[in-house]
Amino acid sequence: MPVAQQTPPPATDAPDASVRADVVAWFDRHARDLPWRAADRTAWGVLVSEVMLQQTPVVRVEPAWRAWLERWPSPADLAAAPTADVLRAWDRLGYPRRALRLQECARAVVERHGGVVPDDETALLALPGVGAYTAAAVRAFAFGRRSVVLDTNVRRVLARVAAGEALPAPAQTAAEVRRAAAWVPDDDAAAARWSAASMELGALVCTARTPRCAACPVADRCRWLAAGRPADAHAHRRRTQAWAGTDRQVRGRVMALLREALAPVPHDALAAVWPDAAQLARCVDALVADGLVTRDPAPGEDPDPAAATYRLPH
DNA sequence: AACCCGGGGAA
DNA sequence: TTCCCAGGGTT
Repeated sequence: MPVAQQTPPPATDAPDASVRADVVAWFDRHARDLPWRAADRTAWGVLVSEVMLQQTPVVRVEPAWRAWLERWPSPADLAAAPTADVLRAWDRLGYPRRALRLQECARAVVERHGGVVPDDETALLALPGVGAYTAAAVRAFAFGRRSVVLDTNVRRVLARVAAGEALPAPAQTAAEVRRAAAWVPDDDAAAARWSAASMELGALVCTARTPRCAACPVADRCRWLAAGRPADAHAHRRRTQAWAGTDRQVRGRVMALLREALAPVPHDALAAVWPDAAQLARCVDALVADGLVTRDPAPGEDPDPAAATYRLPH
């Protein structure tokens, strides 16, 4: 595996066709055999995978995705499901609002597009839970169309290979999007392959913590490696998200309790999952406002909170 | 632009 | 313990 520099890296972050070709060739040999990449995949299956993968690692998504698609193969199937079933099937993938939006998305696909996932960028972006990344990913991976797929992996690969930086900026910049767009080939099929390949390289080789440069097909043309792998320039601006004691932990415990509850849960029983009554009440109210929890009677109908029960929405 | 939103596994 | 993960929506 060549690590030493053989040819001078480009002076700019302009696209390098030889890098693209070698990354794609590497992908052809090393791509993971993921179910949403199978020949018999559906556009809906791809969309479901992208929503699940928005903030959950591949290894945890794969079994959940298989079970999900077996249970609800089409948008119409998910659209017709009880929301409580959807939230229980989402289980511990995290960020359960994604599950809610995925069902809203399924209903929008049924109502707006006759149950068929659209391939139009504007139509995709209008779907609940679908942002710039997911719309681009569905266009590329489900329909083989050219789009600028810019996720955390592609951002890191381009930051290193093209810009010589250890990691991309904490927040995506407009300049980064322009650079990524310049790297995407004009041809639809070639563009889709580059998107999948650059993402996979970031996931398997050009990883955040301990990159495997010795296994990288373009190590000899990487500006970051050529510069001696300088440290992350924006390290001082990154702050880690706290977890213990946060509302996110409280919300997770409430949702876990309600997923397993066989009957509506009285407020007193809910209190067992968190000692701070004020924080718990605030989080439960937020979950109700988010549509993840249903309060009976509905908020405002009965001012006595001690009489209320909580459950997953139907 | 900043902030909020879960959960698990690897380093 | 800390860090990372195929982001999106709201303010």
